[in-house]
Amino acid sequence: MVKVTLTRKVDRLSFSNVAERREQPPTLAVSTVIFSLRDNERTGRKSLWLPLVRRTREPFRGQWALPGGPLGARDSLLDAAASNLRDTTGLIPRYLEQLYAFGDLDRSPTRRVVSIVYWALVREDDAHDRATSVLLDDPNVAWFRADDPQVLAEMAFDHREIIEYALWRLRNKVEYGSIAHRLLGERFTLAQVREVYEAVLDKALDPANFRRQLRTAANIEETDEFLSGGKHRPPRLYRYTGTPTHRLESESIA
Amino acid sequence: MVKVTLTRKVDRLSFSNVAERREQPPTLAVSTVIFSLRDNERTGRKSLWLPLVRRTREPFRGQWALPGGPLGARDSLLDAAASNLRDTTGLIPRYLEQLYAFGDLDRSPTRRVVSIVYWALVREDDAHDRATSVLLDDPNVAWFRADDPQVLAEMAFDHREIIEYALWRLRNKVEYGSIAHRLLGERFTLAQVREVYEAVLDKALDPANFRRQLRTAANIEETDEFLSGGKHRPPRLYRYTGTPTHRLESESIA
DNA sequence: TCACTTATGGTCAAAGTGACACTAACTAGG
DNA sequence: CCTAGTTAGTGTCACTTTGACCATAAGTGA
Repeated sequence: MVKVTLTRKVDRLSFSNVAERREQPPTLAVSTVIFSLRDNERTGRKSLWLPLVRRTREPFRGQWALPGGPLGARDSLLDAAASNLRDTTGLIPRYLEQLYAFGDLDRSPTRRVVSIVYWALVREDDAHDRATSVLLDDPNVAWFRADDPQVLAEMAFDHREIIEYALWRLRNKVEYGSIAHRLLGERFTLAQVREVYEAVLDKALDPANFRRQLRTAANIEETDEFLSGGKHRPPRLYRYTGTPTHRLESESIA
Repeated sequence: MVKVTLTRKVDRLSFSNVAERREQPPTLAVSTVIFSLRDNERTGRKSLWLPLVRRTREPFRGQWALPGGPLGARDSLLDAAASNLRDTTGLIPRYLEQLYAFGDLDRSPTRRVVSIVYWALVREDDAHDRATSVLLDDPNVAWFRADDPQVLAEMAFDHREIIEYALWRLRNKVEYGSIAHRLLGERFTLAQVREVYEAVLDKALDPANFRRQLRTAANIEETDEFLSGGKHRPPRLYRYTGTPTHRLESESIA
């Protein structure tokens, strides 16, 4: 049982004290953690990046936050996440899954907000193509390394914990799952899949052994095509053929 | 892009049509799927049971539903789930984890409700001891087999899907996790742990092999005590020593 | 004491895993 | 055209894990 005894002055809705505003019904918001893959010149390996938006209003004005907004009365949770994402970042992810609902009393200093957080995976080229125009124009949207301690330390609200939880979930999921192809294109090389795993698990994997495992376990089939253009033997392209493990675990966008 | 144009006054008790009520802000509710272990005379094996409450009001009056209720402005999500559970079923679970937020537009025929659903595991003896008095007095609370198609088919709202999703999550979690000891007491025999796995996975497991795996992998240590009273060699009692994998994945009740 | 039941400890073959050597096929630069 | 460099892809080997199953231990009740 939570007993809060605060005596502060007025927030933006002008309640006379915290106890009073706490009687208001909680507000529902939807936010999204979006991951994409990018080169990391520091480690040489690819790593996970995510877009953040700068807050233009109090509280936390000027600080970085997850893209999100209130839940429209006519939107399903998924629709709300998707449309908000499109509006704020220009991104249209092909994969959007519910992460968690955060509802602690003190998440926001001004109001009681319950945030239903989704997480998304976008392909590297999508992130570039579609989001570039938005990004160039808008200094309030930017991409950051998902594990950048500097950025995490300065997040608005409890968004730091949210991101860390999303990373934890991602790591747990990639081990038994089919995350990779959602960060890649329709066709991909096994080396690209390996790069995804390496980025998420943050460690190098043996190419030969990794290939063996993928061929037995994962829902991947080879195509007749090869990727040329490298300075070396052209790798074969593969295609994903799997089915989602559970409906709710892989909602797709129309 | 969602353009909501509100030009109405607010009266939540009398909407003239569906489109109109959809403009109201969504209501937040919290429900819980509670699992416990019980003997199943049909299969001889133990199986999962869960308590349901009969609805006393429309919609779905008379049908069975998950215990739940609106989110109080002063309760965290977890508190709301726990206290509602106590009030409606008399149960105080030692384990409560968030399952999913269900927010489709047509979940309830009357209002737009977003339900944040938790799932709980209670020990067999707790379920008996604490809930017995409530159960005996109240014909509107009863336990059912978690996979009883009869009951599932007649659930109120979308609670059937919720239960099936909870079962799916449970099965996925038990494989790599420490679910068993939460359904059992402080000390337990390896056979009891095996019964939990058998109930969740719904298949028989080799006792010898199961023992070998538990001893290497799981966070279980043996005690000096044995359980006597059976018609056979008394099994050694064990104790759980593990730590939760992630805070949000195993919230404990105060 | 014996028959019965579950506990608990082995064995063995099959399958899976990690380390690593080796060959294949392309590009770049002479 | 030839060679060095790079990644693709195959094969091997020791070791670990897993599933099936047998054997013994230690209680109970008759």
